[in-house]
Amino acid sequence: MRDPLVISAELLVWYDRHARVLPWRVPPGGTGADPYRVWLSEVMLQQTTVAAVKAYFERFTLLWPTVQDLAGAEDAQVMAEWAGLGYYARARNLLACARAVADLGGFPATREGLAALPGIGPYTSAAIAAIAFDQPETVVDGNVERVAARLFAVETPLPAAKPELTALAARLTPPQRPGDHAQAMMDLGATICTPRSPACGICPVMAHCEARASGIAADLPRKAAKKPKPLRQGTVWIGFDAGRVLVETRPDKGLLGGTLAFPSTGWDGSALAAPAPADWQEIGIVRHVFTHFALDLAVMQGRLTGNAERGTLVALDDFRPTALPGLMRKAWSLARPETASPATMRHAGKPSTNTP
DNA sequence: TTCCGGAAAA
DNA sequence: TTTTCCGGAA
Repeated sequence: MRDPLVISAELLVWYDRHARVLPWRVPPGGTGADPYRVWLSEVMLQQTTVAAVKAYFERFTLLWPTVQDLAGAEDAQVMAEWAGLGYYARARNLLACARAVADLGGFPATREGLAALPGIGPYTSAAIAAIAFDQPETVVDGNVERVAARLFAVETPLPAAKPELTALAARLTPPQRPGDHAQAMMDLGATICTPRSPACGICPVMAHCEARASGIAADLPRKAAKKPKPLRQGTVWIGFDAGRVLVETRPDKGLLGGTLAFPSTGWDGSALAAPAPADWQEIGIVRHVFTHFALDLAVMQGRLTGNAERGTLVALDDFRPTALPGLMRKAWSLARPETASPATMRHAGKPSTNTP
């Protein structure tokens, strides 16, 4: 690396003109970014695109303008508002973190202090420290890894290359405007130094890029071979009873932890029984892909003929499919509440209420 | 269909 | 250190 300060200076000149305008951002050169908004946006942006986050960010900040407001929210409402964003452990950690920050009287202003909070790891702690508190921390996300791998032609495959890329990115971090530098690196990666077909011709630091000089920019960063995903199967039951539908809240730990769901089997063929007696009929199969496996889920629909052993019946008028994670929304899209077998098919004398 | 992307638990 | 956690875009 010839002169890191020249590279960062040229990057900041570009950022001053081309910074993305985002709801949680202060313009280039600005100060006073709200740590709450920076934190909330960064947690939402973990493993999630800017486009997907925008609407959720607006909704959360409308409902809960301050971290104290969020700390006082009901768990179920936060989970319902997060539904559809994925990686639901983030939502549970978000609430735990808000309550910890409220107890502390505000956000810690250092990377170390921030990293001690739930859901805040190396990336998010550095990002909040740099962007909200102007600390000279190095922020390394997927964009920064890619930019550094190309600028310095790092051939080591990820994730083994991570420490090397972090060290190179640290040398690039300037003592002045570290927050803008971090956001400039990420904007460069998101808009120009993209994973496929990078726009090297308009890159503000192309003169310094070793990968471009060797013609291998689009091939970096290299990645370790990924292992194939197994296909698993399971069954989900959507039960109706007198204008109500049977749902449950999944256990906090594990897949889709803490989300609203229809009762289902485990995902490895574990032979769990139906949650209630009913005239179950298969109405289709939905396929859903998780990080490390794909799932074919058989969807059963039926009208209850007895008490449910799992779940709670909620009125269809109060049932909001948007509170479901993607997998359960797919299953729900197959259901036909109005054509579920009519009440006249039910056993006479069976109670229509039940308590789990 | 493949690729992309942070934190926590194991 | 490896594995477990989703949904959107290319």
